[in-house]
Amino acid sequence: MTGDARKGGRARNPWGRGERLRTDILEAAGEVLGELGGVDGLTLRAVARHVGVAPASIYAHFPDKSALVDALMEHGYQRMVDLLRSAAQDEPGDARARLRAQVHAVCRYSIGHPGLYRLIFGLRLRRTTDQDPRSAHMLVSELADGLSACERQGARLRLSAERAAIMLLVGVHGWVAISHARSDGECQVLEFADDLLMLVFETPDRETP
Amino acid sequence: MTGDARKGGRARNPWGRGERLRTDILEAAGEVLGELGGVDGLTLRAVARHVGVAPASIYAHFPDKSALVDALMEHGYQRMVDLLRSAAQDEPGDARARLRAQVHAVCRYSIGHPGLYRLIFGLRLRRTTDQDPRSAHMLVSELADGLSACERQGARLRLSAERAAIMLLVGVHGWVAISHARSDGECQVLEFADDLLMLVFETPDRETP
DNA sequence: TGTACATCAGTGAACGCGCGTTCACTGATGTAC
DNA sequence: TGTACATCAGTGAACGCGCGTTCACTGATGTAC
Repeated sequence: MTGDARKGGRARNPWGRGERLRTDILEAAGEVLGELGGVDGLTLRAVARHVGVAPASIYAHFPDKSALVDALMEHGYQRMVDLLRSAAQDEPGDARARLRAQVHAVCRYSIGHPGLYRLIFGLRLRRTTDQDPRSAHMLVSELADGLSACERQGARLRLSAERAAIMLLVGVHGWVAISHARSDGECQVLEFADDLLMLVFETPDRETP
Repeated sequence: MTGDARKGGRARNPWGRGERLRTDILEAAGEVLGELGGVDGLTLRAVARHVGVAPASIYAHFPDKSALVDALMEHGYQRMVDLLRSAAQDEPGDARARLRAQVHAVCRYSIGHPGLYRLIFGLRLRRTTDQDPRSAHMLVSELADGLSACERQGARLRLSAERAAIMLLVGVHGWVAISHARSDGECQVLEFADDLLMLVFETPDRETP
């Protein structure tokens, strides 16, 4: 069923309203991307099928495939920025509540628009379960052991060992995810990791000031 | 030059040593993946070109493409777990130094083996600069503003506003990156975000205990 | 030692497929006179 | 009002390409007798 043409095709836009198809294509591309691993799997033909239009019709609105992907990316970023701004306006008084609303907006965006989110953050989907030996779970428990050892040596954590382990792994991963896309950023990963380590503990490490 | 066959091809393995090609293929696949956006762009023909072998030769060692990708993923995870364990052994006494060595090992892995890292963490490469309107920079400054506002209202941060903003964005992104791959995890994103918010401040928010 | 045969590592050409893209077109709706 | 023409939204068939995969094969190295 996935990626099928919509039932009954679609009505042609009225005279002078041809631009509507552009929006339809962008939305369809976002949806198709949501059911897909990543952009590399996105095809113009699948998008056209989803809209209910001939593949050639896309070329009236986008010069080629990469232009469509570019437009989609800009669309995704703009929506996210808009979301952040409107989240800030919902909580005019309390700065901390405002910040929390913004962070939650990012979360909700990632859930509600998986295709766009993954596109702008360069993410590829791969389904796993915790039983899958190819899941991050084994890495989490590896780090959680290390954190528990710290606790036994007297260090105090601000979260449970398991949650702190997830925080470390996930934070570093997020950093790498973003810095991989930049030419200069890779050397800062270790600094970021140290910041993150500092955060999960109550007090800074004496030996790594 | 990228993805070209190696100069002069490659010598055939001696009798009884055919298994060597399997390793060569896995290594080549990892390297090809490092120069690529993601697995969807990986082709058996590119891997074969990189090894210096005919595409058909791959089928003596892997039944099909997905089996090669599976093997590559298992290879990647195993190397990462090994790395975590050996990092732990380097620092037998101090638990906190041991933990730090492990976290740094993850960082170094991501830098040294970008292809495998991105494969196992479901990451896709997209090059950007900070000037690119399609970069995460605008999101960072959006959040940094919110954090500065908190400081002006008397809240104390454990990092600078900008570093804290990156931490928030990147941490949430990391969590989403991992939970997107799981069927159940998405609802926990908000909890994780609250944990992260708590961490960047000196004291917990009174209104969100 | 020679020789017939088995086993091995790897090849080259071909297949069918879905892709991005092009191009001449169709039929409906508006506009000039 | 009628009619010729321009403009519009969108189509269908075709192209060349690189892909995953198959299959009969080649030539070197080992082994049985």
